[in-house]
Amino acid sequence: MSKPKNLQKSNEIYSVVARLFAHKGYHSTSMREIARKLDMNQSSLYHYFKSKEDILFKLMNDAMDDAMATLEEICAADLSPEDKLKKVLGFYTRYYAGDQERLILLVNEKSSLGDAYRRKLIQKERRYVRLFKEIFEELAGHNKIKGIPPSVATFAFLGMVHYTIKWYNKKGSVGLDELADIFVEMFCKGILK
Amino acid sequence: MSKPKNLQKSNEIYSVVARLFAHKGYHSTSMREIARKLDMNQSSLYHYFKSKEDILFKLMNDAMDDAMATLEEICAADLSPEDKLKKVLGFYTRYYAGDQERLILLVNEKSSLGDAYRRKLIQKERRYVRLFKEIFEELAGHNKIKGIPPSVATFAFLGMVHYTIKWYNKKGSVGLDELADIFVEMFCKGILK
DNA sequence: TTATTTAAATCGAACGTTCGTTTGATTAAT
DNA sequence: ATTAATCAAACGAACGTTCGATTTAAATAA
Repeated sequence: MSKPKNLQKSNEIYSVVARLFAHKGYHSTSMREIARKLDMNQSSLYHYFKSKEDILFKLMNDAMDDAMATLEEICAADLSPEDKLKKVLGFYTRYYAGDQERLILLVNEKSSLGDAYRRKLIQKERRYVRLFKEIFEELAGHNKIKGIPPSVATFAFLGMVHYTIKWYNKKGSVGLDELADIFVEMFCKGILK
Repeated sequence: MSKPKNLQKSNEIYSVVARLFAHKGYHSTSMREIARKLDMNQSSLYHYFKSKEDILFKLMNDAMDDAMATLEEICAADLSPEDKLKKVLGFYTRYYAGDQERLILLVNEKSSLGDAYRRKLIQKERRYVRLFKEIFEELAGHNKIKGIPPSVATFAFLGMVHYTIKWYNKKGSVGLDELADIFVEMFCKGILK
């Protein structure tokens, strides 16, 4: 574990582990199984990563950073609060429902992390929530929202979206864009005046 | 593990284990810790339960049965589909947000169960979903619903409610009945014509 | 180009710990 | 006398991780 140069292998490990963690869960996936799936000795894995927990953290952290980048971009744009809301909701839905194998970890495995790691993610998550909340508060300021506390609206939406991991299937009768449209429409009608 | 007669102790174990599983997660709670919390030898636990997994299953199974009883009662009543929907949504919200320590297991630990146990729960869950879906389909039949697939509406609501486990606090600024009202109102406005 | 050095990559084997569970016996209650 | 309840001790398996050594590849010097 000095400094791995083989980025290709490193990424391969990432993606194989993500799939295993997503399908079997973190605790039910052993380092031995990971190594077997990658055709390498289990001790070799430690050339690329500090620990099993470290892999999980990096996977989750990257997924959050990726989402955050787009969300902040949308919020920084010069748009009406309604348009911002619709763009943010639509993106977030497509992001979660469209990349389930990575994002299922954020939904299922937060409690698998030790305190130190988990705290970092929770902090990042708060920035998500604040970002959503600010949009709802802006709408409330313009008197365009029903009497719903912004944080309740935020968490209601996050719940709707995160749960897609458990049931939604891209290849089913409802396409990804269609789902995003439904969620955006349903939610806006539900909270806007 | 013949047949425990001490029901009081049995129930005490149930509730202590539920709290531990809820707060620390199934895999991170050892039988040793459970025994310590109950002031008994860890081997004595097996006088009351077949296995650790068996405890988790029973806790989850009971929670589902309790909800199902009320849901079916509401659905059997002679009500308009709109009233049924509102009653069901309201009850389900209060149930989840009101008894978090028990229900958090249903949200977090489904993947901790082995295949045999998990299949039983999934089967039961399907009855939940069918029940919700039937209400939405009845509404669609009366042409009272927007062009939203009943299953999407169902899962959207389940997501909203299940997620309350992660953020809602009964003792916060939003009361339990208030939350249920908000969810019912928000959701009905979102999907009804 | 070759030879030599340096560091990355892989490996088999084992360590130390924790886990859920079992065994076999003893005590308490009916 | 029978059965429920509790206990201390240990079993066997699985786990994440470390160790020491070897092989492979890249960088540098001859």
